[in-house]
Amino acid sequence: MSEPATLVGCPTRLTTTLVLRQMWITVIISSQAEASRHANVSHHGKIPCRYRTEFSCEALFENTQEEGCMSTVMGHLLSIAAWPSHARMHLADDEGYDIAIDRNLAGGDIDGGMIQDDYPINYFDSCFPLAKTTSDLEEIEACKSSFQKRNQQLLREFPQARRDHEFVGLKCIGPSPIVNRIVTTVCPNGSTLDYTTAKIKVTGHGECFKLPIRYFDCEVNYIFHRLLKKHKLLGKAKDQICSGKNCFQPACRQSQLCKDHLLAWRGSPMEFADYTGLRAPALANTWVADESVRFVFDLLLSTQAGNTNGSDLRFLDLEFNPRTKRIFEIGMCDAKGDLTLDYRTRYQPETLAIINHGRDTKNTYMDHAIDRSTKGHHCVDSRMSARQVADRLREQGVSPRTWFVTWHHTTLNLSALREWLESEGEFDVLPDDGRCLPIMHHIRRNLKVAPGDDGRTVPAALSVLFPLVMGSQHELAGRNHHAAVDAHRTYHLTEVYLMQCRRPADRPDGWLESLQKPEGWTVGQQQRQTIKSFWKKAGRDEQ
DNA sequence: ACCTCAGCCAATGCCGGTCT
DNA sequence: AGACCGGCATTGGCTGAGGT
Repeated sequence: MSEPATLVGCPTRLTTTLVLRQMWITVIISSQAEASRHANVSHHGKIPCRYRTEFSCEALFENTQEEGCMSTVMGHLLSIAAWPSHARMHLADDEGYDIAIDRNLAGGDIDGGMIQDDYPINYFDSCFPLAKTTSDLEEIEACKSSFQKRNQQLLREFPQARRDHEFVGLKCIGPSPIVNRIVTTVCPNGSTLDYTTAKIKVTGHGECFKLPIRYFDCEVNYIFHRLLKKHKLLGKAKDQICSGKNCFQPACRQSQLCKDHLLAWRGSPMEFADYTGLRAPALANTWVADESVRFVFDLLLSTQAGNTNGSDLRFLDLEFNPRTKRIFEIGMCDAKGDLTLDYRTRYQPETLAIINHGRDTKNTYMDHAIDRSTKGHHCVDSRMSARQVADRLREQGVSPRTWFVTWHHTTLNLSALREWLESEGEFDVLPDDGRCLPIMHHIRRNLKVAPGDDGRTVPAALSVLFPLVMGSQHELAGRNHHAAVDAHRTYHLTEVYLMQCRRPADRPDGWLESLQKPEGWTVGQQQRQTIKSFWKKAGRDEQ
């Protein structure tokens, strides 16, 4: 019989023969010396961690003492998914009590640590309005203290959470991103994660409480690191001097700029000009559409041909606060691109009071910002109540049978509008979410299929994609965050999508050029189209 | 008869992009 | 800021081919 060298470390299959059963029993009850002899053969003279198979732990030891494994696991070499489970095994065995760990981190079904009460998703936000993550250098300390206040409030309300998580003993994995499953910078303070050092994460409609993988300071530094990387501001040398003009101050943190220049930096807007080289590859292929999109295409063509009721299809966009679902502006157009709705909203005081209940100034900042932005638009009527909007929709024939297309990743636009109308007593005006097609992802999928030479693809942001496809001289290019304009641009891109799905031979000559140029626009006309023609078609003059 | 390995698939988690 | 989605990488389970 050969030496069962692989059985100790990798007992994956138990033989059914009596002989091998006896051999296994022999191995299991064998002395430590025998185990060491096996390890010497298979693991370069060292003993593998006994949880090697379960948690892919690659740690090796000189003897069977596993204290060293703890420090290896805590923040150095294992994958994020593996190390908490691994630590759990060690702690549970060594300390003799059962420990519950965040299911997300543990990667398995662990019953503890879960709070089953069914709370609505916004419940925690309304209870703990102070807890905001920030990348603002001046607000990091305030941010930390708001995390702690929020944790305390949560623990008072859910003592169960304290019992489940408090003594887990997990270590922070440090401020740097994980690279190839390896933590590249150890936490400078070696902090332990608990409810005084880390922000409790509440997920799944308040069903689950989790501990994050970084403590406060490392979390903030990690967010900051990601922002620097995103804006290409990461410094190369550790002790870099600010790269600002005539500035010799030391660079702040890991950036290229000193603190003053960082605070003054206002970001670089995403320019569609950066992507002009990707236009040709993006439009070179024939795009594909799934069943839901093809249905909308058929409806669009049928409505344009007059074979279907004109109210069967609408393109919708809102300016609204997704946190409160308060709507500030509604834009809608039909299958021929004619504007059918372009209103700012007027809420009943009772509805507004419900929305604003329990919200402080900081929490309503978003509302003020959107309100200020939409005030600059010239809508058909300055303000319309839910009743007036509902009446106008009914007059136009919009009903629960109407289909909607939005430039979004969910059906949130339609549901927010429907909920506002219903909250003010207007029922059976709009359909349920099943009749809404968020078309952005469908188009993005087609863009991803055709990367440029440098591997990049066109972003699906309306502010980039629209001028790229329709031309920067188009009357609607560059006019972002106006509901009526965005609804109309969604209509245009849906038309482009429809044509792109046809074989090149089946597309009319000059189809794209005709979409790019408004009626009456000539090739020789060099001046940029103004928004005036758009409002003129919409039935009013620009103000 | 068993082990190792590669390939496939589903589940999971991180990350970037997008919306308001 | 926060929610959500898709892309991508990783992981684990399963299966079959090939080697011992």
